[in-house]
Amino acid sequence: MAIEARYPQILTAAAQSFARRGFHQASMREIARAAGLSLAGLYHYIGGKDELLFLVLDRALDTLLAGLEESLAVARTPEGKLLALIRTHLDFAFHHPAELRIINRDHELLAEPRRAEIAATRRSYVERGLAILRELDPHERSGDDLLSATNLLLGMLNGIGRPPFIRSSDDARSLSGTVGALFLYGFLERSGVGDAPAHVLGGRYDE
Amino acid sequence: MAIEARYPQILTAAAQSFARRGFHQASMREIARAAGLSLAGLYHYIGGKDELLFLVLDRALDTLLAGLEESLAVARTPEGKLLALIRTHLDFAFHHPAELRIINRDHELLAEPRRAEIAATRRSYVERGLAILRELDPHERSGDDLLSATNLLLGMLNGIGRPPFIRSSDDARSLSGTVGALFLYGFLERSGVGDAPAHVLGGRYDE
DNA sequence: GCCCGGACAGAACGCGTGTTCGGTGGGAGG
DNA sequence: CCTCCCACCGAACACGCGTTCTGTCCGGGC
Repeated sequence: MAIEARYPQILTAAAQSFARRGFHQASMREIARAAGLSLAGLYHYIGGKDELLFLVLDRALDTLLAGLEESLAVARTPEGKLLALIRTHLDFAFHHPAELRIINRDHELLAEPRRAEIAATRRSYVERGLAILRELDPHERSGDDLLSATNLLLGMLNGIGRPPFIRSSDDARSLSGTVGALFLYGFLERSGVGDAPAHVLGGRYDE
Repeated sequence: MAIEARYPQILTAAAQSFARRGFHQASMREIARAAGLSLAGLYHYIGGKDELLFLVLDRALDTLLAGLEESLAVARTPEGKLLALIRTHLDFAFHHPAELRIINRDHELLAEPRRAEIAATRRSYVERGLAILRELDPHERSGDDLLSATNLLLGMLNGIGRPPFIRSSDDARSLSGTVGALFLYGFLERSGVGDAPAHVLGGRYDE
């Protein structure tokens, strides 16, 4: 085994365990076994369970952000950028389901200095989405409204970006179109709550 | 203390602990203390930690579903029903944030017979949403597509239905309008991926 | 040939956990 | 006044956990 070549398999094994059993229920012994090491051998490479979670999250977010930058680099229109984000996210959901699960569920289990660092990286991902929506926005929405919209979009992606909705790369691609169309129409067309047509959105829903 | 009156405070204490620390990290001792009982005293009322999680989930889902039925009962149009679902969900998110968190994060930690029961209840909630969307759908979408759309909608709601997005009942109300408008426009207007206007959603995003 | 450091492994430690067991007090029924 | 039962508690048990200590092996520099 080449030097340092253990890290990828350790992080992969950890990601699988964390995703399947949850961070606190996953055991170091199980991760060590899956990585082909003894328990003490695992501790030769990492400082502790907390650091292991950090490394998994850090690598996953790096991959996600790198993928986004790459997609964004070739996108020319604001609409293209939005679709690039959606595709990147759904692609990541398909190729790294365990990592996405950990990002969404376990990121706040980290102890404090590391938690803040991951939160910052995570935030930069949201900011990227927010910037795209700002470019796209025909209504000059406030920053708060745009942040809400960004979380609406990311919520959609996380709501659908997991089994059994994505079973293939093609699913990810076609779902990207569906999500992009659905979100974009709503985002571009609506002019605000109060201005929505009454038959669609009266203040009361018992009409 | 009146007979049986301990249950509400036990379930509330458990919900708070589960939500804040996660199911496995929350301890029976902490829950007992928060409920004003000793550890053994807590076990006088419930059979174990697993049952406690089940009771919390069961009560929360009952509340959520009951609220939905109540809102749906006075809604007359399909659009009104959709908005009723959105409002109910966001209202629940505001009034019972701990319970919603547990529903979304910890429902799969249950052991098997109970897990299936909760999953069924949960599914009936999704089915409710799916039925509403079917009524609303102008495109005769397939069941799979409608299920995807339902999860898109619920994903949005869960993406935004948590701090810091909902800080008041009014926030929940106005966000309902925003979400309703955004989703409805997208859902009603788009006719399908392939049919979307090219300037919005070309098959490629590098145009 | 020697040794030295890095890559591991076996076994143990201490701790927190869910759960249980044997009690105890006090109010209701006779 | 006695008894029974129900709500409840203190203390303990067994277990799994993260972590660490003490090695052992082995390939490469001198």
